[in-house]
Order: sequence, then structure tokens, then C-alpha cells
Amino acid sequence: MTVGKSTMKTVGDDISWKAQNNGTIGIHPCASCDVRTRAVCSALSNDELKELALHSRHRAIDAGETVFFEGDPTEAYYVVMDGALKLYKLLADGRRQITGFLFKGDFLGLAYCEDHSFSAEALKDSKLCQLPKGQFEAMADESGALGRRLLSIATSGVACAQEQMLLLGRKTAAERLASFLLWLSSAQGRGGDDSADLISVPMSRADMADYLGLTVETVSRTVTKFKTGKLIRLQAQNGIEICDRGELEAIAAGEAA
Amino acid sequence: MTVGKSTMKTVGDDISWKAQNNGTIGIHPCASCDVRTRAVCSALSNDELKELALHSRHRAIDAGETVFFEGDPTEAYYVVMDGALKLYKLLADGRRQITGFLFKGDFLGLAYCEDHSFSAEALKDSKLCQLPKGQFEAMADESGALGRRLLSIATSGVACAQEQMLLLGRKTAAERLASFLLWLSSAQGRGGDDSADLISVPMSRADMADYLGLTVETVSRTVTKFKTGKLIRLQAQNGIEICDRGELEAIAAGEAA
DNA sequence: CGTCGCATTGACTCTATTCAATCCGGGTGG
DNA sequence: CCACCCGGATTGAATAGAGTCAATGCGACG
Repeated sequence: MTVGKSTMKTVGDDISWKAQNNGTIGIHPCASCDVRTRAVCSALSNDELKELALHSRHRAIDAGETVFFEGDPTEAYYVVMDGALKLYKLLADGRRQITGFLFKGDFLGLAYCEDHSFSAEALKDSKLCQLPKGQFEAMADESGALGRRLLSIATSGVACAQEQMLLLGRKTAAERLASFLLWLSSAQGRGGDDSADLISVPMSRADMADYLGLTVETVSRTVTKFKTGKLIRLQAQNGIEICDRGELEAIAAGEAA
Repeated sequence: MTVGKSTMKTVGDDISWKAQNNGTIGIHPCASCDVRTRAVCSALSNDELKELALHSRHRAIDAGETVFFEGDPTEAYYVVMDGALKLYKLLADGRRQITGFLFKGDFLGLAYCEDHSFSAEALKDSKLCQLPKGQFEAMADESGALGRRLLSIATSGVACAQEQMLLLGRKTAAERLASFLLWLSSAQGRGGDDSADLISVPMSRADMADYLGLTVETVSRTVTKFKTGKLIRLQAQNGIEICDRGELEAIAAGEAA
């Protein structure tokens, strides 16, 4: 198992300071950031945001590139500005468990941890906003709002993880896939009305398998079964259309016949 | 699946106010609490502690009794003063996944969540210190130390949960049991030197199975295999002695032959 | 001493894995 | 333009690891 240091190009200091001054937000690079209102940053005052922006760096990550490896010392936290990431852990012989996927607006990192307890890799070309560990932690210590926001992120992370434990420990392959598709749908519904019926699946079958605790073959077979049963329809560009949400929900909950 | 409201006797207002005044701690009921230095409470000043104690209640929970059910509105947080609890989630047909065990000193509850996302039940007769939700949250909002402590608890909860996902998604029965025994050992080592070789197992085989994503039979068979292989020895009163920690560690990590 | 609940063991089954072949779409180079 | 190639996805056949069903063992307790 190769666990090396991550190397990556830093887009660097080229944060735009040209954002328009609208009188309330003031001039700072985050003014033009479209995840600002959704991400952790929303817990910061304009002054704090400005301060933090002084130390932040944007990083472009290509698909397949690693942000950091499990065991690496934590040097920074990140906000996903665009793209998608997978988080995973490995066993000595290469068996892999994906512990989560991150999308636009999500926060990456575990507060106050010395070392990363998982690896993070881009599913597709992505943009991250990198926040230096020390700087960010100091700010979290100062700002009650940021601390509370981080707590709420961690808390929902725990709830999510417990749901996934239920899936991994007790659900059948079909139940796992159904749960996954519905989760993906609701994740993509964030921002829009509700959950989308046409979902884009940025991860490979192998990634889905490693997230669901199955093999590629089983995922593929189960997808086919859902397709045959007219629960879903495969679309171009890794799209999946949910045709019978009710039935999928019943399956996901373990209520199916 | 019966999911009712939890009912429980409240030991009530009989918190002892007789703790000795040693000049620094001052007179308050927590002075005599032996988990005070380990639990969340350690993040509070004496004044804060005193304030919180005014609203706290001790609850005695019998083995098998439920503290709260998944879906119940969160009305309080708890500190486990003594005993052991299991946290679990259920599927519609009764399949159960235990998502964690709590011991003396552990914190019970997910900060700022409206409803409980899991049920909590005592493994054996236990004592809890109940902290009213509103009171405690207000205090967390005020005190940076408490907020940070809660964040660190939630954060290590996430790391723990991810480790468990790896176990549930990718480990074999033997690897799961080995990981579990070592975890239990290190959990009981807290307070003592390091990890204990003689561990007490307060949960039934069924609980172990539901925690490890296995069946009772498989757990039992695997225990027998370990016993036969001289990796462990069963002791009286649900005790298990670890005889070959190195081999167990190798198995747990997935490095065994 | 008998009973009850949990744990263990045995025999058989089944779901998901493994191993292997084929398919499909996109990109490349002749 | 089209044949070729490559990686991911799908499908098939055989296998294995854990599950299921059922019987027995064992210790605590009345």
C-alpha cells in the first residue's frame, strides 16, 4: 500500500481583490465566492471573513488527485468550492472503505485532529479553498458562531455515519443501493426545490461499491435489477433517473416484499 | 417494532450538597462526582459547574431500560456516571445496528439536534447525570471551553464511526471480533496504565453481533475459534483474557495469513 | 431439581464474492 | 474515416463465508 505525501499545484495568491464593493460586504475576495453563504464561512462576520481570506489559498485538484492521505499531519482545512471528493480508509491489503463523498459547499477536515484519519481524493476536477489549520482554529476559538457551526457539521457527520453503519451492518445489496441513490438525490436537491429525480453520479461503480461495502459486480447487478424493474433509468453522462421513488424508498427502509 | 416513549424513575433532587468545601472547588454537588475530571464537565469553571448542577438530575437506569428512543425529541444531554449503555438504530423489520457503546465518563447526546437519531439503552444498571437541553446549550454558547470540548467529542465520534464503517464494510468476521476485543481493551485501559489484558464484556453475544454486523452464531463460532487458537481465554463473569495481543492486532488490521 | 435465557455447536442454505469472459464507449493513430 | 485499444461496466458460472434453522449445552436462579 503506497501512502505518500500529497503534492499538488497551488493556484496560489491570485485571489481576486477586485470584487465589487457594495457597501455592506466590503472589499474582500470572498465577496464573489458562490458557496460563501452555504459553507462554514457563513458563520463568520465580514471582518473575520476578510481576515481569514488573507490566509486562504485556492487549490485546483484534478480528477483522481489526492488532497491528503490518511496519516498525514493536518495542515489545513478546506471548503469544497466546486467538484466532488471521496474520503476513504484502507486496510493493509488494499481493501478500501469510502466513508463519505463531499460536494460543493462541504467542509473537509476534522477539527483539532493532529493527523488525518482518512484520505481525500477528487472524483472530478475540483476547486478547494484551503484554510490554514492554526489560523482557522484560532478563529474558531474566538468566534462562538464558527465554533458552533463546526460543532453542527461534526454532529451531522456523526448522525450520517451512524446511518451508514446501519446500511453497512444490516442492509442487503438492494437496500444499500436504493439508500445510496436516494441520498445522492437529496444531496443534489440541496439548493434546488427538493430532491432531484435526475441525478448525476460522479463516482465509478468501484467507488459506489467501496462506499456500500459491496463489490463492483454486485453493484452492477443490482443496478441492472433496478433498471429491469423500472425503478430507475440510466441516462447519458453517468446520469440516473429515478422512476419509482416510492418503491426505492420502501426498499431503502427495508420494507420491501 | 415498538417505539414508545421512555419512562424512567428520576432519582431526582437528592443531589448531595454536603461535599466538602476545600476552598477552591467550593460547595457544590459535583465536587464528589468521580467522573467530573474526565467528562465534559471538566471544560467548565467552578461557577459554571455550580450553575449547571442546579439544573442537573441524577437518573438510575436498570439494565435493559431505555434512556430514550430514536425519534424522541431531545430534552436533555447526559453524562454516564457509572455503568454502560448501547446506542442503536432499527430497521422496520427489527434488524438492529448498534452504533456504539458508552461507558463511565462518556457523553450521551448529539449537540443541537431536535430529535434523537438513535436509541439508548442500559447494558447493566447505570447512573446518568441528566443535563437539560436548553440549559446546557446556553452554557455551550457562552463557554468557549465547553463548545470546544463538545466539538472534540463530536470529532472523535466521527473518526470512530469511520473506523467502524471500515470494519462493517470490509472486514471479515474474525477481523471484526479482533478489532472489537482490542477496542474494548483500550476503552477499559482508560484510567489505568494502558490497555488491559483482562477485559470485562458487559454486552451479550447478540449485542456484539449487532455491533459488528454479524449474527450471534457467527460471533460465537469466532470466539470459539479464537479460544481454540489460544488467542483469548474465557473467564468467569463475562471476562475475556487476551492471550496473544500481537496476533489479534495483526488479524484486526487485516494482516493475518 | 427443574426451568429459563443465553451461548454453543451442527447441518444446510443463500447472498454476495470470486474468477473469468464479454460488452461498450471514447479516444487515438494509421 | 475507421480499426484498434483501453478502462470501466456488465454478465455468467462456480465458490465461499456468513446466515438460517434447529438441537444441545450450560449456568444462574427460584
